[in-house]
Amino acid sequence: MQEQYQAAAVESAAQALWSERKSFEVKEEPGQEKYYCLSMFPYPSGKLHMGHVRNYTIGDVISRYQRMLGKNVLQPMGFDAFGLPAENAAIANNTQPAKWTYANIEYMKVQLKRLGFAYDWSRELATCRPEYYRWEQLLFTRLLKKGLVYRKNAVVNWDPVEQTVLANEQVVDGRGWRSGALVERREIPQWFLKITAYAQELLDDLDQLPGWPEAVKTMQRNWIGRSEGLELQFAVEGEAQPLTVYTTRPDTLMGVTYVAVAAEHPLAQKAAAGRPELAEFLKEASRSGVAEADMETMEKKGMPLGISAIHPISGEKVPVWVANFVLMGYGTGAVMAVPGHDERDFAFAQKYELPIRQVIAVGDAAYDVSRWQDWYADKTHPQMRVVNSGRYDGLNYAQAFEALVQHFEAAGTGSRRVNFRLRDWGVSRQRYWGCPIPVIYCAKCDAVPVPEDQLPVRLPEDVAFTGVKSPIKADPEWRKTTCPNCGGAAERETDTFDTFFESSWYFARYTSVDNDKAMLDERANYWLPVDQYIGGIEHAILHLLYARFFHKLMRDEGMVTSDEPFTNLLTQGMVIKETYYREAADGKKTWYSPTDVDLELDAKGQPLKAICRADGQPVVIGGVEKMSKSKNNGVDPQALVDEYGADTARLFAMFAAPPEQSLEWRDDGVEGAARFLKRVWRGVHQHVQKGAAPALDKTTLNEAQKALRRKLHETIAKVGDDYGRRKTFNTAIAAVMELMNDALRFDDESAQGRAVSQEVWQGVALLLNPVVPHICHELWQGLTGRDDLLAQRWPQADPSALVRDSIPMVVQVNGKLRGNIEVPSAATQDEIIAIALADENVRKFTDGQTIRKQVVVPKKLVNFVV
RNA sequence: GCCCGGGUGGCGGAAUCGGUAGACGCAGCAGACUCAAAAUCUGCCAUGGCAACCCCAUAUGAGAGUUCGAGUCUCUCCCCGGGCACCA
Repeated sequence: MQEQYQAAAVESAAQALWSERKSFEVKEEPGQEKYYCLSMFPYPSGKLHMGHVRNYTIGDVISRYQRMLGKNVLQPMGFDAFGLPAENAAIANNTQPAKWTYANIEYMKVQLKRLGFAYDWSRELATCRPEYYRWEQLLFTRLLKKGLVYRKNAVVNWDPVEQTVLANEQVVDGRGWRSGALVERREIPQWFLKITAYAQELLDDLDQLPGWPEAVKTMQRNWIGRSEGLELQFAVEGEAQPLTVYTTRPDTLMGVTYVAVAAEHPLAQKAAAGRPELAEFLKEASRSGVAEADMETMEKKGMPLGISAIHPISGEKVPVWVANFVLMGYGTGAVMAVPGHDERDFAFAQKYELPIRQVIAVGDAAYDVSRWQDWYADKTHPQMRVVNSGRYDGLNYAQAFEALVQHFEAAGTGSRRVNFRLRDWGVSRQRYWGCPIPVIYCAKCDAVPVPEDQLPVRLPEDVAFTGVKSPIKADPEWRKTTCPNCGGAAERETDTFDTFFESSWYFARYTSVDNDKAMLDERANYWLPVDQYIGGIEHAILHLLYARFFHKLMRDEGMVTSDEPFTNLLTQGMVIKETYYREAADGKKTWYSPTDVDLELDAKGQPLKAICRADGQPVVIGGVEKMSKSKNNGVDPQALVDEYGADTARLFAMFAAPPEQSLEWRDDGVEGAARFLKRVWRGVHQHVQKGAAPALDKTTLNEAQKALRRKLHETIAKVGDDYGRRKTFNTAIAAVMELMNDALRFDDESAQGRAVSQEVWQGVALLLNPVVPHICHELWQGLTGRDDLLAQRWPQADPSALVRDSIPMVVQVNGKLRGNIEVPSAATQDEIIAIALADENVRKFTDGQTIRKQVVVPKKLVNFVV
């Protein structure tokens, strides 16, 4: 063992050994408990960023810990390789998306290996390879035949200058990012996956996921957005067809004073004929409805259509309006408006002076037509009752709901209905760098799925890429084919899949990655579901919902037997860092990298001033924000690894904050992590220098030796709990630091002192192994002469080491701390009280007082109430 | 607006089931080693009172409550972060 800790040498030696022994390649072991640990795979953007380092270190710590528990651990890695950035980079660098992507994958793989993650690289996959995407093409064609895929028109952003479809992020302030032309909205046919068919199951099964953060489940529930209501018909004067509306508040039906339809609703379109001002309004409303969805709180606008609907119960005439807040895509595109008890309808009615009618009451609270009050919409209040509604008067929400549902179902003009906010998933993208949608269009046979024996439909990689038009759209030859049905001339679909498609099932493919006959095989059911999934919270809704959906699709295709893909989910926090900037006269900010800024500190270490090193002038100290290119506050992991080594980077990423919180990256914190590893190294080195330690004899230990052993075994128990149950790696590391501080202070050259030291340092190597595996490998070798740390099991806390002769307790008087005492472990309650009362400081507060109550919490404290 | 998180020293954070608030680390201060610096080691380090130790008081965003005892539970309010945002 070297005297000095040389991270680079230690790490390359350990990695070479792991690689040579294929230490992390695993296969199915039917008798052994499996553990599948998965980190979200990266997009190959060029190089790793700190978020990756954090994400993958968390996964690696969990994997290595589970392995030490004796489980058969699978930890794979791959690349989410299709996507728009490759197209942009190809244009910028005058290359091809495929070339750029493959080069990035190679570089990032080197980086991942340098960090020492225990991946089974034999299972590596990249989603842009036909061996991968052919299977999702196959699944798609099967779903098409099953009726879970359909085609309908949907709106896209159209750049009239470049004659191409733009992705949302390519539209800047309503203009094409390159042409600067005003973007138009076009309706074109696109493919949809019927995720709504699984809406109820996707909602219900969230209850089967106790290992998911509550926040993520709540977000998914809100996204799915289930509501129960009544769909009912209003007859319309002069129209043969009744108008169907959906409401979740049938109890307020008698309060309807108008109905409102979406601009795209046929009734509105029909009424606009010959009325230019109405037609103009409809155009305006449907445009802003989607394009400027992000414009905050759009003004509520509407126009009367000049026709009346008949209230289905009172027979009263109510006007039909078109309103810009009614969405064609939800419910029936028409609503019954109850301004008395819906805040939005209330505002609309006030604006257009429509009647407002009270039909529910809460106790004897006074209803005021001029001002909205929260109880107007409160359906759950215990005193809520229906009023002014004829025979429904006096009912509460649930009773009125049932009564009206029954009325309409009996009359045949309405029915109970469940609606979801969740929309079907539009998977067509008019981009090149994606998986071709396996469909052939034939003039006679319409859209025909590509037959299974003709898959995959390969995306050509060696193409001229200008960015204006997708190469497969530009090339008429690629498109040409024959119809699998009739054999006539036909054309291929040139759209590609949304890249969420690939990431929705990669977790399953890792289990069967070498199978070229099937998407998945029986190995999938050995490994799945994933025991622990780790990734960013930004994927809480879409990626995780689509992956859950795909898992159910694969289940219904007979490929997997489980219902859910991820048993436990850990969402790691952002990596953040301080920012520095200067503001120009026009308000434009220039951001300075923290590496180019020097800080002046006051006596307490508070920053006073920040100076840009280049010009010696001050810069403004900004907030601590997520690392990003735009804020220029990123730290390159590669530079960090080059300077300190992988173990230091891993240690700091795990120590600075618990995994779910944001982590502030500080260079001096990294120094601290490096310092800790050096101290561990030195401690072990000095111990090893003295030669082999004798065997431990537990029966002859003195107090100091017993105390250090107790600390070791307490730490073993705590660290195991922190890694396994709590996943608080920061506190696990802090506990080992405490143990090491004790070990360095323990100065005992006796035979048994040496034996205890040996046990402690071996323990430190085992406990730190999941976090800093390279240095631990070397320490283990130094301590034991063996290179088999990876084969070691997690140590067991020795109960005999935890036994104490006496226990420290605290004494409180009236809940305030007044003394510390040591009591024999066998002491009775009365003896403990006697010792406590004898304490000098305690007596200052009890003498001359009457003790009214004594509380004794075993092994913790005594409290006297005087 | 609605739904989730969160607010603890100069800083990151700890306190796991209601039981010693501030573990561990960073920064800072003092000392040792050194010609010197770096590195390393030792000590101090919430605020106020005391020369100092002991000790005392105060302190977990603010205010109230429950309790022998509250950072932790309940209520009201303030602030910060995130998500959804016309879903009838």
